[in-house]
Amino acid sequence: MRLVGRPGFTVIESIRFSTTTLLDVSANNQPHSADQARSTLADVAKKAGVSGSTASIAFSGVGSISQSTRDRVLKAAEELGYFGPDPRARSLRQGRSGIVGVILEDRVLYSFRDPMTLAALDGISQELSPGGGMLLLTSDGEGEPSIQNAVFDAAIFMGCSVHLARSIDIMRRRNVPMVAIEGQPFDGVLSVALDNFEASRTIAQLVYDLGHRRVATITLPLGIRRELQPVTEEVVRDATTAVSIDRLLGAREVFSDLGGYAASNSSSDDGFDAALRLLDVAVHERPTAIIAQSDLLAVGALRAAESLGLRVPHDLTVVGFDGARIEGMSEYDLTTMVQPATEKGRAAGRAVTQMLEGDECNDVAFTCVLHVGTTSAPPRRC
Amino acid sequence: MRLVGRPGFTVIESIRFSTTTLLDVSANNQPHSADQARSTLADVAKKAGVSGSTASIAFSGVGSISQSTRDRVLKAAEELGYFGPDPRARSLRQGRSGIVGVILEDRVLYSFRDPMTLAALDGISQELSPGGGMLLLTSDGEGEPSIQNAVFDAAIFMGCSVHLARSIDIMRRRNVPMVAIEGQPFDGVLSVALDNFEASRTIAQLVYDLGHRRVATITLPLGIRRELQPVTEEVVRDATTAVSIDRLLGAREVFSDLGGYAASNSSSDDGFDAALRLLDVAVHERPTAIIAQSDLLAVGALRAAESLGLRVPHDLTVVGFDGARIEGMSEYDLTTMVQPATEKGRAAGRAVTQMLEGDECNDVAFTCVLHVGTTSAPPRRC
DNA sequence: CTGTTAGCGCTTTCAG
DNA sequence: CTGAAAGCGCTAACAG
Repeated sequence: MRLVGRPGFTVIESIRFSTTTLLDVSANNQPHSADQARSTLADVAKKAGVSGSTASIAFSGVGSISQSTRDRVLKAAEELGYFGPDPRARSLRQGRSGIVGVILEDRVLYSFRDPMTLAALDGISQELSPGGGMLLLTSDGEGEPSIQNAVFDAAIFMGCSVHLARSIDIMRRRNVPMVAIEGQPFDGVLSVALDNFEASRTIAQLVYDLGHRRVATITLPLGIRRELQPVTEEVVRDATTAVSIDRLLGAREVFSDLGGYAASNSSSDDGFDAALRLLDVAVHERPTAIIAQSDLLAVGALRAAESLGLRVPHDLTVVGFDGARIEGMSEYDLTTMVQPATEKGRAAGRAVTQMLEGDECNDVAFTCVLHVGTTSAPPRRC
Repeated sequence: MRLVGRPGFTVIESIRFSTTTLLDVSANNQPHSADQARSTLADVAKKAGVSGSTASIAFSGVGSISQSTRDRVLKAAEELGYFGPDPRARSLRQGRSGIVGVILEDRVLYSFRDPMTLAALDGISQELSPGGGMLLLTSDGEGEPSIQNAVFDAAIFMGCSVHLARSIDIMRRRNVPMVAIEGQPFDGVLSVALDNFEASRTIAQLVYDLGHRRVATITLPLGIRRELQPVTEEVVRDATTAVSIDRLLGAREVFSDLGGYAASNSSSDDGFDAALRLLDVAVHERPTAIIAQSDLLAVGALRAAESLGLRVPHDLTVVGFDGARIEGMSEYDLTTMVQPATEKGRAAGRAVTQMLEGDECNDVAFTCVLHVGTTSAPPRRC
């Protein structure tokens, strides 16, 4: 589906915002100005004629208080326009904010486009305590300080690589529980792992057993430079993304010198571009099978094959990784390794919750399951 | 693409976590226990032989300090294993946490499945100040307390309906800047709007002008009960979702008694289900056109048409809404209203940033652009 | 059941 | 350039 044209936009005059309202807001930004608008629990207590601690109890419900006193406090609060304790102060006092930091490897943009990441995020959110929220942070190298300054009680890394070492060190010293989903092993970071290496070997073995010998791969981004590039030994050596490396090395257990292209991202468009490079060559050089490191990449490869007039699996075998449900792929049933993406997130969410409660936690490892679809077949005899 | 089997999982013994480490963590959970591990800025200052304020400057960089003093402080910190100020304390003192709360209407799960929501989230994240994060919160009716207790400086509502009135009230009193993307108008909440009503009328008019008179709609969820249901007047009356209502009423400007089904979510599967109900009837009762309130729903309708052997646009016209790029739709070029989803997010992000800086802000309104594709045509003569 | 007392850990005037 | 003092707003012991 192609779309044309860019929608325009218009700024309209606000009819609901009085200037006064806006000035109030800005006045609030002058730190420590005499701000009459905001009243504190102490004010409420005074007005209700009780002590601060009693007023606190009236709101938090922790501890016992007579109905009449509570009513008096609540009434005073109402009159002062006070609506409950300031979360910032509470979090300092209690040493708890209720926030779990989720550190994304990529720009939010890319993470959101990856169905596996989304599934994991969904899993995490399912397991967080009801009042808790997920604070999305990115670790774009530059982002370290944001990790160090952000308010959260526990951290979940969506894949964590070496450049996070310092942040991890700091978190560890602060006794902040940490969980990494498919990250490199790190001391003090609980690991939620996937058998990327094994699974990749399994599916490569399937391709091998079908009889393919001229095989190429399309990998997930391998390093910091997210651009379409050939998988050279240099690139492999400098790679930082554990997942991509594991999947590559797993496949190389079967095809020892497996090469191909590293995609700039896990999207079908990037898979398309990479596949074109692999397929748009002389017939006798063209691979008879493509091992893609994600289903999105595989879908791109399928499209590229179509565009070159190649039929799958007759002329080309394509296998993926993930087991993503991809809209519009109804004509193909992709051969792939199905991973429990949501479960990974749930396990991570459960782990941080438990660790915050002081319980002990063990590492968790998930395994993928091979799904043989209709995109894989023996190579055609030439 | 169908997938079979559920991957298994295994719990393995941790080899990297010593029991000691885990006990440290749990020890930390006993509030106010003598926790020697965590040292404070005051400790560092004492050790370095400087005052707390000087130590603070050494870390924050605000204010002037001699190189030698700074080094001394940093060295002391290093020795104590102190790695920078506690964000919680800082946020209390400064009255700023750097966090922007994003309140999702739905479970995180559903929000993540909707491309328009994701685009908006991406837009927001682009505009937040570098160190800032997005705190994802859900407002599942029950979730009000979480909004009230969470730590954030500004709030962005992804559509906000009446049941948030109380939370909004509280935020307003706390002088927390608020922005609503496509929400109902609320006093003190800056609005980032989309011309849902107008746009919907526009595309309905297109359908009318093509000659269609037997037309049905598939709406986004209309109320709290997210289930496939006929669009009855009762349902419309009780509807809470502004976007769905606006789009429905816009279309009804053209087809005054437009009916159909309310989907349980914006997904192609839900669109499929709804479309089947509409299409799997006697020929003379079958609508000649379907107006879907989202592209995902429209895609489902296309699939349903296919499954019934109807050809689009020959036997059925399908129009959508959003202008989503949907993977695998290459065979169709959907007629739809293209909305600037990422821009909406950016506008919201920019607005909160400005408001936090004390600047004045106006409401913003975006407009959709009609894209005429290949899924719309005059009805076939019977 | 309620009040008193002490901070949570940090930053920010304001003097020196 | 550095130090002393004063809280940010709240909660949790511990007495009464």
